[in-house]
Amino acid sequence: MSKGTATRERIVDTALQVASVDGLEGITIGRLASEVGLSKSGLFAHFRSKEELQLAVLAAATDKFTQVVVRPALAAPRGEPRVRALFEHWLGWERHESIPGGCVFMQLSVELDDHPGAARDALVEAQTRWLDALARTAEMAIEEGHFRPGLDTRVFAFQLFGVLCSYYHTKRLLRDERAEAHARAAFEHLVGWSRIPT
Amino acid sequence: MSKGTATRERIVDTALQVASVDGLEGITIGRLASEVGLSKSGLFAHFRSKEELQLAVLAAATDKFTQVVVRPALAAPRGEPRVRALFEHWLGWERHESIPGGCVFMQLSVELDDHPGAARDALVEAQTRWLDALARTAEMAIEEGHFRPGLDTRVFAFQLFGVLCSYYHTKRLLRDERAEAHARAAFEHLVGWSRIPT
DNA sequence: GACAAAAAAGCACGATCGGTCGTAGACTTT
DNA sequence: AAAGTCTACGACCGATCGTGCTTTTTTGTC
Repeated sequence: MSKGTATRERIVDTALQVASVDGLEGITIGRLASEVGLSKSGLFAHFRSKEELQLAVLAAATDKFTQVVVRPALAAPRGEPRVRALFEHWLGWERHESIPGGCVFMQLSVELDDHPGAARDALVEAQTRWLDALARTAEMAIEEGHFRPGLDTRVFAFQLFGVLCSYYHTKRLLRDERAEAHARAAFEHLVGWSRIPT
Repeated sequence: MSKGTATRERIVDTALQVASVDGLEGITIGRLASEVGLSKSGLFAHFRSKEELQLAVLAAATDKFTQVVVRPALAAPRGEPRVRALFEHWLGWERHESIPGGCVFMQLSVELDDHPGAARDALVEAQTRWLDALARTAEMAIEEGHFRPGLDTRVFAFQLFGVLCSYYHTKRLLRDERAEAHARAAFEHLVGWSRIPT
């Protein structure tokens, strides 16, 4: 890897940390330059515009999410175990060292929902994929005979996503120590309600 | 009402609209002045600092929330009907004209969760009160014999809050037309699961 | 209509914003 | 050794940020 590529990676990693706390608008060239230890112009030379920097951050975020959440979960057996693995690995993602401000997609979703542009488009695609992955995993659980056939997997994904969102706010804003316990309880209710009735 | 008070109200209302789209940091004195039709200094004279403006916006938001969601819901009978009323009025709040960017508390929660200060403190109090209100309403539903006695009302509030969050993201970011249908389905599941088993 | 008080404007400040220069040292390639 | 490419630098641009201080305009009361 060339030196330039390494520097660019350092910049993007730092920018991702900043974005998880302050959002994409919180990334300013001057601030980032001083944190990375470069001059403004030296840093800026790695990107043709601020928007390109923001897109690089988003790409890095989706990469990291795949690596921290999705790929490890695929190691779990199809069906309910994999649903659980996605949930557990997402909890780990929320406190991952690379994003001190918590799930960067939550931050960016709120920030970009009313701001059309390439960044928003990329985020929408990433989030759509995540919801789709949740629904598809639930479908597999039906195929495996873990979940009941009548289950609406889109609603299931909606509900599970809601548990994650609620956890995010309860923990990060309210600093409620019961957040994780509540999230696990809500998850168990959701899974229990989705199972084959015995 | 004096003219100064009226102007101040106009400023805060406009600032609330801006905040629902761009957050508290999106409120800049210059921008707000041109939107309201004042000079920067003329507008600034109504507040001793930007932080005071932000606190005024937060106070206006909680007032409006009480007026649009909480008070109307109190007209519904205690128990499950009031739970439904809170949910329905919250959906109306999400598309209320005074907040074109959607529920301003979602925006501010994400923005302020890592930024200590008076604004964060005020927001935490408002959100805590909201969660408490949801839990208390569920308790009443138990007392009324609508919900089962063993129900953990804190988890109930956590789950209902999750439905609201999921709806917010699904509708605002993903622009998914099924958002409301999914939210209603998830709500019905939650209520059905909370009822006395028949 | 005079006059004090309130409201708004005018002007200026230091800082920072995203972005564009020209340039210079460090490596590669020839 | 010469030529060319990377990488980063400092200086600078116009615009905007939040916030003072002073002056003008508007408002309400006698």
